[in-house]
Amino acid sequence: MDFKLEIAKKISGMVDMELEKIIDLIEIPPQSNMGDYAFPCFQLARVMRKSPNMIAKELSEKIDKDLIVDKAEAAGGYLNFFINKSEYTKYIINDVLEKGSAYGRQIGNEDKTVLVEFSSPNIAKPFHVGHMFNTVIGSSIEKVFRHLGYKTERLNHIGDYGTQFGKLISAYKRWGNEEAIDKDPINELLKIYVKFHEEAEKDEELEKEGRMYFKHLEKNNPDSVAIWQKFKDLSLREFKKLYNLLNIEFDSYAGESFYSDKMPEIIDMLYAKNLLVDSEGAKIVDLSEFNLPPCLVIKSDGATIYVTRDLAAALYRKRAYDFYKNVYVVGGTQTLHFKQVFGTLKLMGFEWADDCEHVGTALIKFADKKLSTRKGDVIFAKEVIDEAIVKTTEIIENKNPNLKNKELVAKQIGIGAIIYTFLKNSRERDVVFSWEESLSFEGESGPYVQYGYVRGNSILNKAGTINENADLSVLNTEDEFNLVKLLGSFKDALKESAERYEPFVITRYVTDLAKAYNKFYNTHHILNAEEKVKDARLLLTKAVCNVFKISLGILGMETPESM
RNA sequence: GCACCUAUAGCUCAGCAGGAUAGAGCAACGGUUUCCUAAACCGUGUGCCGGGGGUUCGACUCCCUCUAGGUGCACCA
Repeated sequence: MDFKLEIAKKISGMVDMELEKIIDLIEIPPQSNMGDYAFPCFQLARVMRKSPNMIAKELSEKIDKDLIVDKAEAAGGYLNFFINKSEYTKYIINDVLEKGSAYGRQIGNEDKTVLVEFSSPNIAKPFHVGHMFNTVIGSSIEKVFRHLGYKTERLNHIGDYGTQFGKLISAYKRWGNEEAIDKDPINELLKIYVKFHEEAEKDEELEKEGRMYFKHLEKNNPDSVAIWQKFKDLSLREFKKLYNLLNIEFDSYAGESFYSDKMPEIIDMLYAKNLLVDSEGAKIVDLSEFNLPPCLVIKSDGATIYVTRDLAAALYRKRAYDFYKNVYVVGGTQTLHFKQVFGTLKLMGFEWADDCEHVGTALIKFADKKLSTRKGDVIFAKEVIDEAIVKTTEIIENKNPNLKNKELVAKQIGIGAIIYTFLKNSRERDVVFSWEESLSFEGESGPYVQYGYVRGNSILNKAGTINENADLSVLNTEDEFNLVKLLGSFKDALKESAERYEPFVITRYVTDLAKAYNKFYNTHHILNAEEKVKDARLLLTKAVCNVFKISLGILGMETPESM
């Protein structure tokens, strides 16, 4: 039973307005003492030629008390509904417990596939905090859609193609040290890559050599391909260590090189549709009808460019997955690039271009130069994770030295703290990285939310078996009802998070849940309450823990058993 | 030069398909532990919502303009 819908039906029986429209208008009052749902009458005022206050007043008199609504009051043009708390409480808690881990799932999405491209690091380059930010956001977006019941595919569009790899092969042949590379592949490869650039300034031959090796690569020269493949394997091995720490998996690592042999077809199609225009020796697609600058598809030397690969990749994905949505979680600096790619696809006649979505992520910046220059001018993801775990371990030693599984819990909390910081605010707002902020353990933070779960979990464990048939009507305090309302609004949070591709909606939601549960916990006894109340509060706690687990899971955070 | 984004409390940020007194956390100060983990809870204060116009019964929210900051603008990805 959907209480909002039932209320909308009541209203629609009294006024001349579409049910859909009414549902749309119904809102939740800013203060709980004003009611649980509110219907603004301002729009009706025009057609009914009466003041909103009058309309609200008249409507309120026609609403009778029943199982849904306790009473309806008019207040300043709003018709405020106070729902039947006891019925609502029963309905929500039972719903959460019945659905279990599937609570919040939408039906009807089973056959729709949502592709989410995220992370996409370049091989042989360090994985820094910026990559981690994008990875954590992309992963959470995918989990939101998965929880809503969509089929999803996690795509890691690895950067493994381009002249840079010719240069790297050249550098490897000159200065590559097997042992060092095996020990610390990415840093060692980066080192010889940097050396290549230094040497190239003195010796022009090097640049030529680099381009030559890239040509070899393109022509599938076995020697060059083998070296490139080695770089790729080593890099992926390192990346996967991080993904493991973050509990993130991918369904595909098909990167740029994978699409290189799929470019000729897209180029042929562009020619066939007369979309390619000569401009300064290059081939471009005119996008003036979308008010966009032209899109360069083929360079003046005849070579392709990353736009070409993205076009080929999009078509490939449509054929391979027949996606419902094709989501690119990529830095916001590439907004124009994606507009051009989607615009070009549209001109090619692919209507599904409208199903492609660029979801921009913010830049991670550094305010404190000292910190950013630690190891060059980046901070590695691994450093941040290690630092967080160390800090958590210290706190555990300090607060709970007898804790079991300290190492595991330190990892769950430390990594959770970082993820929380990354998913706390809107994804497009630039982040000035600070250790203090990332490793925040107080107030609205990862550990705060996990602590809320741990408290509930601990109580459930102590209770042992709980009475599944407890009478929930004894839950009649305000603190309890606030929790119930939050449980009920989980679906709204999920929906909004998906519509906006914004994990922070879930972060805020679960933080509110933690606040409400902590307050409830502090104010009322659970195990020490009288039998009937205890049973009901245990069921409430169980439902809350279930939603904690689902929400934190969507964010990519773990739920420690204790902390 | 053109395009897009951002501007809300001392700091970091929510709120913006227009609506009821603009909200959190941090920081500051004060309080809570014979009681299920105090990584918790409670209380106190703060705002020309960047400036100026306009639309509207009503604007932090929509439109125009100015200012400040950021990003992008063809042969890197």
